Order: sequence, then structure tokens, then C-alpha cells
Amino acid sequence: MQKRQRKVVTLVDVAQAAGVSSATVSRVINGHSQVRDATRSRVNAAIERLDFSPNLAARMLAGAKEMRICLLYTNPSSSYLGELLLGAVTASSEVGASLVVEYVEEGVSTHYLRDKLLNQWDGIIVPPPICDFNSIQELVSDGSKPSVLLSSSMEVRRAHVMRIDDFLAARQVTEMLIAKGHREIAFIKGHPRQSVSESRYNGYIEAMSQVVENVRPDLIEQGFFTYRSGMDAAAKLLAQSDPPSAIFASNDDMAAGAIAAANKLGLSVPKELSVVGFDDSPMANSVWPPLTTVRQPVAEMAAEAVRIVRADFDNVGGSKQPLNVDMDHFIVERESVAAPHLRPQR
Amino acid sequence: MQKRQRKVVTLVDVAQAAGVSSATVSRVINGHSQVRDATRSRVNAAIERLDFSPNLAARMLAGAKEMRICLLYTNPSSSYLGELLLGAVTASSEVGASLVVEYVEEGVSTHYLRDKLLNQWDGIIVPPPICDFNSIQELVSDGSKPSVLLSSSMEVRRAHVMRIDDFLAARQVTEMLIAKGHREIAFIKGHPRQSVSESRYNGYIEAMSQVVENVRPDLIEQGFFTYRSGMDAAAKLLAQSDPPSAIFASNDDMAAGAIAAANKLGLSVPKELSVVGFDDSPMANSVWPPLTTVRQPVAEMAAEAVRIVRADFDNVGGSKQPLNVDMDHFIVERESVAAPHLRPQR
DNA sequence: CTGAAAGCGCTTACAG
DNA sequence: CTGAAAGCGCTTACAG
Repeated sequence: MQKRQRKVVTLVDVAQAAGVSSATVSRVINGHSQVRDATRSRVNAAIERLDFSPNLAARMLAGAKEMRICLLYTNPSSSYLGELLLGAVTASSEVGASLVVEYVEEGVSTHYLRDKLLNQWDGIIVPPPICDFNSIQELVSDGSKPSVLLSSSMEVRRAHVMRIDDFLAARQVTEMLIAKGHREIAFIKGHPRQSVSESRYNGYIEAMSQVVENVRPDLIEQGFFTYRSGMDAAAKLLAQSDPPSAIFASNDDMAAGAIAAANKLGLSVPKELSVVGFDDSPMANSVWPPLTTVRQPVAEMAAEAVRIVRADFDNVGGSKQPLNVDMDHFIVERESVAAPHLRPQR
Repeated sequence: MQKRQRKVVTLVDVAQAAGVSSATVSRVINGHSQVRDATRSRVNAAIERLDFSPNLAARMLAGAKEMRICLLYTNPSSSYLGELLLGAVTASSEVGASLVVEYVEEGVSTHYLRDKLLNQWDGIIVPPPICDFNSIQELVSDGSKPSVLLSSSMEVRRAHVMRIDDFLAARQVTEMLIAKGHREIAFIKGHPRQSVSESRYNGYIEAMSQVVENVRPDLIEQGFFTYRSGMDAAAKLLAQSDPPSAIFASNDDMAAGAIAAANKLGLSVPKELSVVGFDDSPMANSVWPPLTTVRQPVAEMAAEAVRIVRADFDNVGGSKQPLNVDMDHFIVERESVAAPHLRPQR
């Protein structure tokens, strides 16, 4: 009854190579602690040598606990969701976890989520702005299951965090504007309840402080990450007697709004006003002129998050130290920035 | 060595209930043709009665062919990708298929794709605008593997197609504008190489024909589904001596561009110009004013597509008739439409 | 057209 | 700390 000829290396092959039983190999790959160190390393060496990787179907059939990773999402990040899912789907199939996605809103009860996390999920990945919800903060600090927060500037006890350096990115963007010759650079702040807002603001201030004595407070407006709020903030900024030659908006939606505000005033971007955003959302490249902005490696973050959750889950006995991963960002230069124009006459 | 007590019904239970061997049950659920009809129905009845559903891990371990469904994607639909993936991920885990996503560009060779489809994938789902690529058309008409085209207006031999009725939706949108009192309704056409463009255009023409003798040709501009092209087209439309009171753009990006063009001319939307889009992309709700537009049930389409591919794959001996599924669309009324203003003075 | 039985590659209770 | 062995729930070659 020979079926397909064996081609892949199995746990039994490893056991033979290491001179132990297959039960022992199983214990090693599952991180059970009752294995002598010497044995463990012998097995690990064999695994390495044979390039063994366990058959997922067999593990599950044999009663291994299936791993379900939940990716939370909510409305505001819908543009962002595509990339997130892209990375997460790929990585999940790599690590043999199944991915579930769950919609949540600001109001979700901690109770509801905790129940899910305890009974249905083996780990969660939390992108912004959800990671700043109170209920999530509470939930995650339980530390009951592996959790990773994406792009959150908060430190949460017992949660892994992955983010780009928002402070640095904002500083670099501002410095780029300065290098082009701008001095009157306005800033539109992000939503006060989202943790990245402050980091970006601080980066702007840091860069400005290097070239001006005091940052003009009338060059700073509060925004809420929406197109409308960016449009309104820019309208105020541009209505001043001494208007800025550049506007740095904390995200792309607001930057697009700022362009609209400039258009309404008959100002041409970038000739008479430079505008930069943040996030490289789809809007950044569809608006006219396309926005210079900061790109986060969203898909890669999601993929890495999946791997981290998986590793944490597998690493039953191991160290439970929360990781703090820094991802690289990129400044995407498009067409919304130019050297400052002679004072716009209006 | 009793392990967890059995809770779920297995193939063996079904076999007992039906009075056949488990091999026979296996044959039935796998659609093998050499089973007597009487036996088959007895088994199916038992499956139904016991609410049996096969254990995926066991199937795979036992050598069942794993099903990999590939979802193709490309740049332009990146906003759309999130919803697509959302639906696809959920449905894939439901039907026990693994989902892989692959990036393709207009230039992909049929050869490359055919190779993948033959060797790595068991079915593909093709969203727009990819479904209009030549290489895809060729590939899919091979009929070698289950394929479903999303939102394509083309008929492709041997491929399933799911779409909303673009013609009807466009007609309804136009009729809504007409009901508000508009008569001078301009239309910005979509990319000439995408198959939905024509359906939407025809819907517009159909509705207009009911209220005007001849549709003014100077009210129709060519666009390319980009913000920029919408902006340019609208600028031309609005520069006419007898400008339209409303613009219907074939997608949201162009509609957003049209708003920008209006803003530049000092026209206020919707007071002096109504604008509607199509797709309900993220931009539709972030631009100001938010766009009235047509929403496609993208996630549901993707989910349904996954189920169809799965069914086709399983249904080894069954009928191979390509399906033609019509999904419902919705008109989302937001704030970019109003009754026509007195002739704008300019 | 159908059944008996081996085997897929693991995990884990049991027994040292 | 380790091994022998049963069992997870299917599929399929073989033998009628």
C-alpha cells in the first residue's frame, strides 16, 4: 500500500538522526521543559541539519492546539487595512497560524474582548488607532496572551510593540523642508487621543528649534487626522497676515485637506505653498499634486507581528519579555514640496 | 490512553449511520463518481442528519490535496484591497482553503501566471482592473482551474463572474440627480480599457435619454479613473459657457478631483455644483464634502468568490458551468449633492 | 460499486 | 528525563 514516496523529512527522521525517540523530538519542538539540555541540543542540531519543519496538519490532527491570531481593525484605518492584511495573511500561512480579523469600535467593552481572547484567540495584533483605546490597554496589560501593538507610542506592560520612530521621521521631514529653504513651517497636529500625535509634534519642534529662536505658536494648529480638520486648520494658517510657506500635516488626509484649502484661496501647491503629510496612505498618491510623505512598512510590520505572536505562543517556558521592535521608515518625495516662493501676494 | 473524549461527529459516525464503510463516505464527500446513486443519497442523508463536516487536518494528513486559492492584486486597487482581503480571509478559513495573495502588474506574462496556476494554485480570484489584463483573459479562458473574475463586464469563457449591475447603478445615480432637479448633468468616463467604464456610461446615457432629447456631447469627458484626470475633465466641463449643474464621475477619485477643480474656480460643492462618484472608496468619505457614491459589497464579493472557487474545486465530476453572480449595490447619499443652484454667476 | 486496512506525521498519557 | 505505543480523522491502493 505504498503511497507517495517520502520526500520531506519527518519527526521520525530527526529522532533517528539524534538517537532519541520521536516523543522526545516532539517535546523539544514544543518547548516542553522536561528535556535534558544535552538531549535538547542534540535534537536541535539534528533539526537544523535536516532542515526539519513539522507538518502542521499532523500536529493539529494529533491534538496540538491550533493557533488563532486575531487582527483587530476599525474604520479609520480602512485604507491601511489592505497592507496590514497582506502582511498578516502571508506570515500567518508561513507560521501555520490561522488568521481571524475582528472589527471593533471605540466603545468595545474590555469584557467582550477578554472573553474572546481567553476562549477564541491565542494572540492579538492591534493596529492604530485601536491600540490607544482604553479597553485595549486594559486587556493587553493582563498579559494573558501574546499581544502586539502596532505604531503605538504608549508603553504597555506585557505587550510587544512595533513602530517606526515617529519622532525621528517628523524631525527628518521638517529638516527636509528647512533644507529647501523654508523657515515659516506650520504644523497641523494629529488627534490628541492618538499616541503618535505627540511624537510627531515633538519631532517637528526639535527640528524647528535648530533654526529658529522660538517656534511661532500661531504656526501650530490642532487637527484630528481628518481631511476636514486639515482643511480647516490650513485655512486658519493661511489667513494669517504672515502665512507659512510650508505646512507639515501629521497625516495625509489632513495634508490633502490643506491642499484643498490652498486651492480655495487660489494658492498653487507646491509653487506657493509646500505641503507634506505622513503615512503614505492611498490618498497621498491620488491627490494632486501627489504628496511628499512618510511611509511606514505596514505590511512588514504586520508580518513581523504575526511572527512575534507565534514565537511568543510557542515559547511556552521561555522568557516573556515584551519586545520593542523599531521598523524603518522612508520619506517618499513626490510633488507637493518646492523651495519657498517669494512672498505670495494676495 | 484515552485522550479528549469525542465530541465532534466523524466520518466513521456517518458510515455507521448510513450502514456503509468509511471509505464509501470518503468517496461521497470527495465527489468520486464510482458510487451508486442510492448509496450516495443514503450517505448524504446521514451527513445532513448528523451535521457532519470533515476535519481538515485529517484530510490533509491523509493526503488530500490542499487547496490554495490565489487572490491577485495590483496597485490601483490598493484602497480596495483591504475589503477584498477581509472577505477572502474569512471565507477561506470557513472553507478550509489557504489563501495566497500575489502582486501582478499589467505586464505579467501569461506564461508566468499559467505556470503558477498549474503548479502552485488551485484557483484564482481576479479583481479589477486585473481582470481586464490581456494575460489574464488568456489564462482564464484555458479553464484549467476554477477562476472567478470580480466586477468585470467582460464575458470570459469558463470563468465565473461576480459583479454588481454597473449599468443599473449608473442609471439610478443619474436618475437621482434628475429627481433633484438637475438636467445639465455632465459625465466623466472611466478608463477606456476597463470594462466597467462602458457599462457605467451606458447607464448614464439611458437615464439622460429619458429626460432630454439629445445628450449634449460637450457634457461628456474622458477620464482615466485618476484624481488628476477627474480634475482636468471637470475643469474643462466647468469652463464652458453653459456649464453643468452636476457632474457624475465614474469613480470616486475622479469625483474628488472634480471637487478640487470646482474649488479652484470658487464654486462651492454642493451648493453650486453637485458631484457624485462611484465605488465608495476611502476617499469618498474623507474628502470634503463627502461624496454621494455607489457602494459595491466588496468584502462579500470576495467571500462569495472564495466559496465558488472552493465548490468548483470540490465538484470534480459535476457541472462546470461558469456562474454569473449578481451582487447588490447601494447608493450612499452623503453631502456632495443638492438641488441645482440658480445659474452660477462667474 | 464497495470494504478492510495501512498509513499520513504528529502528540501525549502512561510507565518507567 | 525518556520511550513505546495508541490514537487523532481522514484517503486511497488493493482486492474483491
